[in-house]
This record gives sequence, C-alpha cells and structure tokens, in this order.
Amino acid sequence: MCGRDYSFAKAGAAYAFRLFYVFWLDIMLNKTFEPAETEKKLYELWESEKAFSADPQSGKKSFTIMIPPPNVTGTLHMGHALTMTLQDTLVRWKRMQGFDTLWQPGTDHAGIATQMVVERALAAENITRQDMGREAFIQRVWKWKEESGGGITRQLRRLGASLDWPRERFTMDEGLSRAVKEVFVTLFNEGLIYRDRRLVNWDPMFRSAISDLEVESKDVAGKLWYVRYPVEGKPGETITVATTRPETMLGDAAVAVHPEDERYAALVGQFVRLPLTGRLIPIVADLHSDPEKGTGAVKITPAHDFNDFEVGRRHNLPMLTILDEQARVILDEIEDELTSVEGLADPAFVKNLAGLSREEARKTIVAELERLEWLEKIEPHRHQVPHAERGGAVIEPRLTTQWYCDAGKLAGPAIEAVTSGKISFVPKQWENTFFAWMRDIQPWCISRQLWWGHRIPAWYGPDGHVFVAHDDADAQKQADAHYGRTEVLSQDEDVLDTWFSSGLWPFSTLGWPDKTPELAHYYPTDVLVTGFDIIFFWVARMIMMGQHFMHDVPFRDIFIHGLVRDERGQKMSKSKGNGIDPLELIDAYGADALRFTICALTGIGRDVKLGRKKVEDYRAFVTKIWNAARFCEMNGVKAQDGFDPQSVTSPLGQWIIAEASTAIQEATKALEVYRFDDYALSCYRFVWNCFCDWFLEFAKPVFASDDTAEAAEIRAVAAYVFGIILRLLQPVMPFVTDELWTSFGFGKQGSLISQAWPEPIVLAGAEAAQAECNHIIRLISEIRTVRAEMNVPPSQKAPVFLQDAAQHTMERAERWQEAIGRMARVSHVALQQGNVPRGSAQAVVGEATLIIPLEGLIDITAEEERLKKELAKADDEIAKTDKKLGNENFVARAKPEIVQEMRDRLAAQQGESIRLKAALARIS
RNA sequence: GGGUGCGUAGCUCAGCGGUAGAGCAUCGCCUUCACACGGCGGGGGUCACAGGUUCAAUCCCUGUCGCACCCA
Repeated sequence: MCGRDYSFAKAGAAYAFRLFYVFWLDIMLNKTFEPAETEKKLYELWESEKAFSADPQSGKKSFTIMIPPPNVTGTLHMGHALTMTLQDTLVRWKRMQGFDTLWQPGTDHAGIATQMVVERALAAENITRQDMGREAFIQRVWKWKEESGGGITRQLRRLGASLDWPRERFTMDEGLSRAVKEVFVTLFNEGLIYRDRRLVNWDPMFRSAISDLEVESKDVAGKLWYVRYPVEGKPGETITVATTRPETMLGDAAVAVHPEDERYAALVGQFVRLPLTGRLIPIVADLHSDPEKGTGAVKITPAHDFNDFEVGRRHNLPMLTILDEQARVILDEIEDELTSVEGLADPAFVKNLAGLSREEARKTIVAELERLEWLEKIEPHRHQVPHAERGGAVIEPRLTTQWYCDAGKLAGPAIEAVTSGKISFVPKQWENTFFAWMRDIQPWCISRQLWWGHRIPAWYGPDGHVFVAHDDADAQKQADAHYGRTEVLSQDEDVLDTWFSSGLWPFSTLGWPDKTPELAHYYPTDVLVTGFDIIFFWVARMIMMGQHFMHDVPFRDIFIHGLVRDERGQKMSKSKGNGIDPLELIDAYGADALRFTICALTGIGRDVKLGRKKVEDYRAFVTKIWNAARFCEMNGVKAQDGFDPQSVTSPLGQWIIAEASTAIQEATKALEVYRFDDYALSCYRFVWNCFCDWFLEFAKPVFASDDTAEAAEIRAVAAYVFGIILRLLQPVMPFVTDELWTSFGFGKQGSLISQAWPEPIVLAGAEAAQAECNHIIRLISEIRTVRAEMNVPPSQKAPVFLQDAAQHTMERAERWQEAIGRMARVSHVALQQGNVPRGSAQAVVGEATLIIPLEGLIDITAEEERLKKELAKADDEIAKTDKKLGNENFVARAKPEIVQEMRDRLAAQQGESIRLKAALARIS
C-alpha cells in the first residue's frame, strides 16, 4: 500500500517524535511500484475530476485529435495500443502546454463485422437473420451493442488514454446518422451520388457488393482449360480458347483475338457455337486478348469478368448473368437460347446445372466437355484470384445496380489539400502513395446488401422513380408532387458502406450539420494518427468529405505509423497465434512500461517490433525512476515553493539544471516532429545516465556533509529537477509520474496532468559549472577504467596523484575530493611530487596525468602493455589527422572551422601522445 | 510487371557529408547504506556490393544483389 493517510498523533510531549515516526514509516514510498493499484485509482480520479474534458469556451487555443474509431466489436490489440499510446502522448503533452485539448472518442458500427458477430451468435441458436426479419434483427444487433459492444472503450481506459469520454460518439447514433443523411442527400442533389448498373465485386458469402479496396488478390494454383469452340459453317474447324473459369462459358458472349494476330485474322467476324448451349457468338478483334497467353484466343463473359465487361461494352455484346447472388448457376437469361445441336451438349444437361455451385458446375462442365471431346488439354496455371478481405470468399464479379459516389470529382480538392501543403503526411513518403491512388480513383460503390448500417435514404415509387430525402415524410412529399397523387413508396433495402459514415467523423462528431461551438473551435483538427493500411479507406475519404462539406481540411498533419510486429518481425495475427495481448502486458508490467516501450520503439516510418522482453526491459526504467524517488525521499528531498533556479550557486546544482534544460529542449523538439523514439530516449538518458548515475551520486557526499547550506541547495535542486523529470515523462508514463508528483508534495493526487510543460532556462554562469562537472566526470571515468582494466578490486582504495596538473585542475580535484573518493574508490587526491612510486597505473586527462600507486596490486608488464596500446591508438589518430591537414586541397577547400577543428584535434592528440610516452618512461 | 521502403556491432535500431552510436545480448569486476528490474568497466562494425560526385561518402548520385510491403 502506498499509504497516504497522515494519521497525525495528538498533540503532546511525543508529538515531534511521532511526526518523525509517521513521516518515516507511514508515508515512505513502497520499496516497489505497484502499477495495478495506482492505475485504477488514478484513472478513476482523472475521470471523476474531468481532467480529460475539452472546453470550447475556455478561450484557449485548441489541440484536437479524432480517435480512429475502433470497431464496436473490437478488442484492444497491439495495433490499438500503439496508435492510442502515441495519440495520448501527444494529447497529454499539448494539454500541459496549455492547449484546450480534445481527444474525441467513439466507435464504428462496422457493418459487416458486427453483422457477422451477431449472425454467428444466432447460428448457435439455429436462427438466421432472414428467419427473424430485418427489424427484429437490427434490434438484436442494438441489444448486442448495448450489452457486449464497446468493450474496447474500457480497455482504452486501462491504457491510460485521456479521451474526453462524455463526448463519446457512435457512427450510428442519432447525430451521426443525421450527418450521414445530410451528406447523402446533398451529394445526390449535386449529382455526385447516383445509381448505376455495372459490374461490382460481389461477395457471395455475404451476398453483398463490396468496394475495390475490400478485395484482396491472392496467388492461387489453378488450371488453364483449353476448350475448342466449333466455327459455324465450317465443319471440322474450331478455335481453341484457354480459360481459368470454364463454368462461366454459359455466359460467353464472344471469343476475342488480338487484331494483329495473323493466326486468327481470317476468323474475325465469323461465329462459333458454344459447345454447351449451342448459342452462336461472334469472334471479335480486341486488344484485350494477349497473343502470348494461352492460345491467343479468349472467351468473353461480360457479366462475370471486369476485363470482359469492357470488351463487351466495346463490341456491344449481351451481358448474360449466369450466377446468382450466392454464385450458383442460374439459367434465367440463357434458357431461351438453348439449342440442341449435333455433337454439342444436350439442353437437358445445361438445365440440370441450375442451382449448382460455381465449383460443382465447373467439375460437371469440364467432365461433359471432355466426354464430348471439346476439351483439348488442361495445364497447371498460377493466377491471381480476388478474395474478400473479410470472410475470405472468392469474389464473383456481378452485374447489379448499386449506388455510387463520384469519387473522381471529390478527389480534386483532396489532392489539392496535400499538394498545397494544407495537409502534410509524416513521413512525407506517403504523399506519393496517396496521389497515386487519388489520381486514378474509381467510382466508389457505397451500397451494401446488409441490414446493419445506415439505410440508404432513397425511396422508390411504383414505377421505380427514386426520391432521395432526409426521411420518409419528405420523400412522400416529393413523390406526391411528382406523381400529382399519393403513391406508396418503398425505401431502398440497402445500407451504406461503413466508411461512408467514418469519412464524416472529423466533423460529424462535432455536431455537424449544426453550427456548434465545438465545430467552430475544434475543426480543422490538428493531427490524425493512423496506420498506412487505411489511407485509402478512411484518410482519403475524410479529406474528400471535409473539403466538400466543411470547405476545409479535416486535419493538418497525418502521422502514419508502422505496424506492430512480433520480435522476429512477423505480422501479429490471430491465425499465426503470435499476437500479444496488451492488457496482459499491462497486468504484468504496468501501463507506463508498455506505453514507454511503444514510444521508444516508434521511429519515423518504421514498423514496431515488440516482444514481451522489450516491455520487461523498459519496465526497469519505471523502477529506476521509482528508486531514484525513494533515494531522494530518504534524503529529505521535497517540493519547495518559490524555488528560483537562478539563485543556485553550486556547480553541481547549476550543472544539473543546465543538463535538465537540454533534456527539455530535446524532448520538446522530438515531440514537435513526432519523433516519439527520440522523446522517450532523451528522457531515458537524462534520467538514468545523467540524473541518477552522476547527479545523485555526486549529491550523496553533499547530503552526508555538515555543510547544511549546500545540502539544502542540492535538496532543492534535486526536487526541482525531479519535478521537471516527472513533467517531461507525464505524457508517456502518466501513472507513476503522478504518483510521485504527489508523494513529493508538488501537488495533490491527479494534478500532474494539468501542470505546465517545463521550459528550458538559461542559467547565468552555468558554462563554468558545466566545464567543471564534465571534467570531474572524465576524471572519475578515467580512474575507473584504469582500475578495472588492471583488475584492482573496488575494495582496494588507492590515492591518485596528479602530474603536471594546472592549478585550476588541482583546485577542482580538491573540491570534489569526497565524490571522487566515493565514486572512483580513491583514498585521497594530491599533486604529484617527487618520484613516481613503483608499480603505479597512469592515465592522461587533459593536461594532467593521473598516477595511481598500486604496488603489488598490478602487473607492471600489463600496465606497460596497456599504455603502449593507448599510445599506439593516439599515434594512429595523429597520423589520420596529420594526413588530412597535409592535404592542400583540404586546407584550401574545407570550411575554415573544420580545418581549425582538425588543428585543435591534432594538438590534443599530440599532447596525449607526449604524456603517454612520459608515463611509459616513468615505469620502465 | 509498376511503385515504395529497408540492408550500420550477435539482435533491435539511431545517425545521414567532416575521428562509427544507443539499448539488449556477451565478457570481467562488484551484494558500496535508492535500485541486481542494480553499479563499474571491457570486447565487438572494411556502415550489403560495385562504380561515380567531392578536399572529404555510412551519409549524395548511378547500377547490382538481398529482404519487406503496396498496386496490377
């Protein structure tokens, strides 16, 4: 327990003692940090104190991030943990910088995904949605949503995400539905939404159209069937077509050959008979046919293949649909033309195909062709087969009437937003990908034959006339005016593509189409943080919709982060079973550790390889901070009101304040350019390698000394710098930092989140302090190295004598006698006088040479070897620098400051060489 | 086939014109009164390869090879 109860003793003689007792035993930090407890307590506190609330009336500048709404069916995976951690880090940082921050939460209704979940649950009860009917089914989905949906929002809280929860939206809630209708009606009236009958990617499993983006090509080992088609009027003559889909020949409308293919030139314009149906189809010349592939002649099935569809259009061919919505054979459109011809299949055979699946039909048809000897040969063949990204069914191109959005028209202003720099991608590289897709954008099929989603606000009259309106009353009014009488209307059965509503997210969540204060204050938002996988699905559409309806970009920056992979670089996936559950990591190591790990590993444009081990390693950093805090606490370090860093006079104090300022600059600069890795690592380095390894070590003798004035100053400085550390790390590790913020008396529990981001300061006269501390650090390091290399046990203290030391060097060494003693295991430091004792180790630091008498403890030969090695290294460097300076071209053409740097370097190297030689002479 | 990104220490990655860096791993020493989730120190790289530009190239340009991803 991190007991925070100040159970003050009653007044009395023992009061002072009790106060002391209470201080040490009741409010000391625990030996270890317990994340679970702190996280729960703090998150609840933040939420109840409305620490995440945005306030459009605040008068402050806004900083806004729209959450990429996770599917309402979703559970938190590593990808979420990554993107949400980055967003939260930015939001928390900007909040500290004094912005009115809005991180807009919400979830997506995710049409197909959610419908699938509920249908699966129904299947367990042996019910289909068709059994239930549309209304009951939708009610059932809503019920599911209320009970089990949105679990992800609870999980986001575990991560520490500072989302403004009371503003949570759902893509199908009332307000957003209103926005969807408004957009649909407007775009329809502008002619940018229309109905069209053309080929779509049809998912026979869901029995719905899907967009190009939802289709995934997969390389599949298939076959190429060579089928002979008899040429009409030329008995015995045939043309052989090669096909990967023999079952679609029922819908063939032509055979195409290349116009310049001499083999077939004479046949163009002739007719062939389809071996199965007896239907006569023409041989046409079309560039689509590739003479190099197969036989150079291809069958054309316009209603079941995208390329063939185009060929069909060019040659005015009939478009015969021979597969139904479940991809079963359907004969309605070809039955009338079945002809009984000698040598061809019997019409009865074809009639028996009705109702067969694609796969069964293929088998049956191939067998029949073989029996009738129309099949020439079969070759193995690898080809690309379109699959539904969700569900995995093989896509069947199908001729249907769907609603389309004229993305081509909307793309222009979206492209302009990026070319003009109103929107910047980070990394910039992604702009090319964006342009490539936007400039070749296809009409967007927005209707889906599902039940769960925004129902298309279109109504049809008895004659099929369409009325698009905000509601049925409005549609009825239009219809009454149109027909001059009251006719019964029926609403379109279809719903809109889920991305249609998420495309409106940046403004629909803010109350659009109403003119709300939120909309005025938070739009355009500042940055969108997301993965590259949804640039087309979502990012592009938000830009198009934002430009069209808000006449402004939806966000200024787009930070595109990589994918989370496992430690071996494999994509995390359910099927591979290599996923890691972020909640489990939070349980094991704490949210702070997970969040810090994510930031530390997020470089620009790189995937994040994340394993347990990494989180475990960075958890050590959380522990390190905790222990540093305990040390400070034990030494009486606590928040001091009115502390003025400019009043600090000790070199140690000035030095660490200057170092802290550098860390603040680095961290701030890194966050400004989305370098989460640099941000995390500069904090890490400052805390661990500067504050803990040096400052606290230097502080130990001060705290232990009798000089209470100096000790008091260093205590105050320690508190001041530790406060900076906590504020610097709050965005990435909000829990442990807040806990410590309170422990040190900086503020009450939960208050760190709203503290000001630290500003770097310039300390007058800090340069001298920095030079002094850096010199002492070098001195100590050098002594440590020599001792370690000579295998001197740390228990063995030895004096250090300075040979040829300048006066100020000597003075410094004396001032830091105590620290050098502790940190380098030195008994005392003194100027070297007289002869160097036998058996001494030596090291060169600046103008001075350190002499460490260790007679009997070191091997003189080894020391000689060591010094020789050092000397060789120094001479090597001299040679390199010498060579450079000897090059006339270098001296003449290189920047003067570089030349000067080289000259300085040479002088230093030569000095070192001379001193090393002297050291060698002394011991040999 | 078109495009993009990447090849730097055993591993994961920074650096991107002026003497090669970090973390982890490894090796040695240390249970020193915040921390062994620790401290101190060491070893380890012709920066994929081949050309070119430059006084100077891991960094810029061209090509080759290898890996990954996207589009067709």
